[in-house]
Amino acid sequence: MPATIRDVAARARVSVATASRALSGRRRVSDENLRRVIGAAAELSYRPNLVASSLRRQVTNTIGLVIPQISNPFFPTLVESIEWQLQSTTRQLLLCDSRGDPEVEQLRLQALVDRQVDGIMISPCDALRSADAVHTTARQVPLVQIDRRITGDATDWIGVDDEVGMRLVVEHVALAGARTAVFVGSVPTNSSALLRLEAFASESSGFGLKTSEPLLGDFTAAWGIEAARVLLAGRHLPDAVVCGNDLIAIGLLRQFLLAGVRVPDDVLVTGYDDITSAELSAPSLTTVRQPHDAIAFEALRLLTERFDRPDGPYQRISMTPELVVRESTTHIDLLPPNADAFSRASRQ
Amino acid sequence: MPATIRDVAARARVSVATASRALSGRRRVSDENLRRVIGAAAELSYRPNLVASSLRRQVTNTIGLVIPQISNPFFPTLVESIEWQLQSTTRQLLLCDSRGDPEVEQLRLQALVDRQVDGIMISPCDALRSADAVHTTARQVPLVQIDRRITGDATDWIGVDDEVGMRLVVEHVALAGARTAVFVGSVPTNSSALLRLEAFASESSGFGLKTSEPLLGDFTAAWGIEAARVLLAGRHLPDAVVCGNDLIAIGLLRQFLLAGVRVPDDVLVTGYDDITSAELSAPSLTTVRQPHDAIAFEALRLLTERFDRPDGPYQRISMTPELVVRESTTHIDLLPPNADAFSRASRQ
DNA sequence: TGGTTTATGGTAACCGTTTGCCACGATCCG
DNA sequence: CGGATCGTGGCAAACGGTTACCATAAACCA
Repeated sequence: MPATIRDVAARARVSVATASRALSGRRRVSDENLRRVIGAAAELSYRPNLVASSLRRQVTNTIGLVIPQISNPFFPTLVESIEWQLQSTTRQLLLCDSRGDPEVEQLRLQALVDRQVDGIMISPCDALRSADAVHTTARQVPLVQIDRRITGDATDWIGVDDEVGMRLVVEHVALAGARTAVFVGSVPTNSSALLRLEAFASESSGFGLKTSEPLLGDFTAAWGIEAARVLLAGRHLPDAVVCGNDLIAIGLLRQFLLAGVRVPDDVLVTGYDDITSAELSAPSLTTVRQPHDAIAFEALRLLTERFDRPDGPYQRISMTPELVVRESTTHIDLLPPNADAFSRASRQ
Repeated sequence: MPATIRDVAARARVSVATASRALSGRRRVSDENLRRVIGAAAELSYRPNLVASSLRRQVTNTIGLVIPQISNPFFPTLVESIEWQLQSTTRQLLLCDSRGDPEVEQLRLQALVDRQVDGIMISPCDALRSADAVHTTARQVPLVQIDRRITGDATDWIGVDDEVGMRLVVEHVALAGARTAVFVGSVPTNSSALLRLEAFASESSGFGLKTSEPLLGDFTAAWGIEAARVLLAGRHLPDAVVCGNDLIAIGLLRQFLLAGVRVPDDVLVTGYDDITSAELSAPSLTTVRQPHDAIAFEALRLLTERFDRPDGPYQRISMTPELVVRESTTHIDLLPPNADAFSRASRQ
């Protein structure tokens, strides 16, 4: 049986109160008693029971994180940043994957509240159908939305400014000479999908790009492949294909390559998120980088602020994303020397 | 203030014991009282405080998961499976990322024990340097190693049989006509790295492949790129490059493509794990598939068994992995028709 | 009919910490 | 020197459920 604080107190010949104070440092104890308690704790390999502590202090040092799908490569890097942020505050992460299902999401939120988590970070899977659960939860525990968000403005949010991101992309392909462009994205059930779709529409008209009907599926490479087939079946390709995220773009690139369509020579392709494999695709992918570390940092800051001021005004923080230009929108002669062989090969 | 069970009991005009029994179902109560308690709980929107329950019952319904790096794409799919398994048992997942550092790992294990998790799943980051912490932890709480494991045999383990996996790979490239092969893997500080390296050595001699000194770095695409440069700088390429995981292989493919080396015509390349992007690389990657779902299922089963029999004999379960043959080891003329354009392009 | 078993309700201890409150002695101050 | 202040220690009440144990009444049995 592990030692309890009573055992420590007994061995140190002090009361449990003194032992508790000595160990937690929440009130001074005499040097003599401090020494004895520390010593006793060490001798017994005492480890405080965090569940008991949580119950009494009404603080669990636990944060819940709800994301739509951990296997979407955008999220692992985000999770990594968040987890790292948290551990520096001795908090731990309860991870929930909603599988893109608002009902699962709701259950998970409830479970987190029941567990008395100190705060919740969520990337809601559906802009509308997640709304009720998010609101209900936010009323019970500090909550910050990350990246995706529900429509309406009733909670803190941290993410990137998709409008700016899309403007960077559209401006870039316009400057690269594109006159026509098509958007391949996800059906706008979540905020990322919606905002990027809308931003593409407004920005492309702003930069004088002709667009055709966007192709909307989901945020997967499989949909990118599918979309490429649709585009290839059409009369002629647009100058640029702007994708709603990197997975779609990568699927698309893959299918274009198989079909002999040359990127960027025949068509420019862009992604969004800058997941790890964006750099590794062939050709490498021009995309918009989301600053995970900064997002994680700010998310925790927002949450912490809300601990202190539960009823303070809601904040929305949009970070400015960064355009990462790679081969999928760059003329081959701009590539570094060791790319020569590649360019020859892929140009045939 | 949320309602407590006392509030429910008062409203239902029964004792807290009866309320508790009615709600938990751990002992029968009369129909009348059951009805009243359920009603009162509903009226008050009562939700039991799980922390209090955990303290009393000495069960937290929480499982800790420690992995080396969530941004290594092998792990998210595994985490997804595990999380899904757990939620069906109303348990939740505390996720810890050791960042490949045994000292961080040790701290995380301790933190999980302090939190009184019911069990721990871990993929230890270092075969040797993780050993002490894993052993110490396993003595305190049910623990199962997943995928990677420490040397020695003192805990349950579930993973794939790397020897079989590597045999499938080596056999496959040998049958595809390779006479020489080189292994590009990770410095064998963790068990996966070690077992695959050893298995490659023994299997390739078994199948009569000539091998040269393995190239060892880490399990990243960056190392794959680096390794490709090393290989390209050498006199001539081997017939096959067998990689320790998919990330390495993808980096390697990328660099080969840039350098004009044709895969599979000039050299065969294989990966290991079958991460999502293995299918999307160009060319798509022949690799060894790990059955995440089955691993997650068995991991939970092992843990559950150990709850019941804390001192039962240790089990090691090796699942047989599956070879997934794709373009990186397949002659072009075996590709489907729509790949024609691609093959022309990439062959120059 | 008396004794035993069964069903169900309540009381209060318990899980392991933390902390409000009081006590007591030492120090300080006018 | 008496009273206020400060520093430190301990008692015991929380935190919110769960459950061992006992009580009571009904059912059952010989």
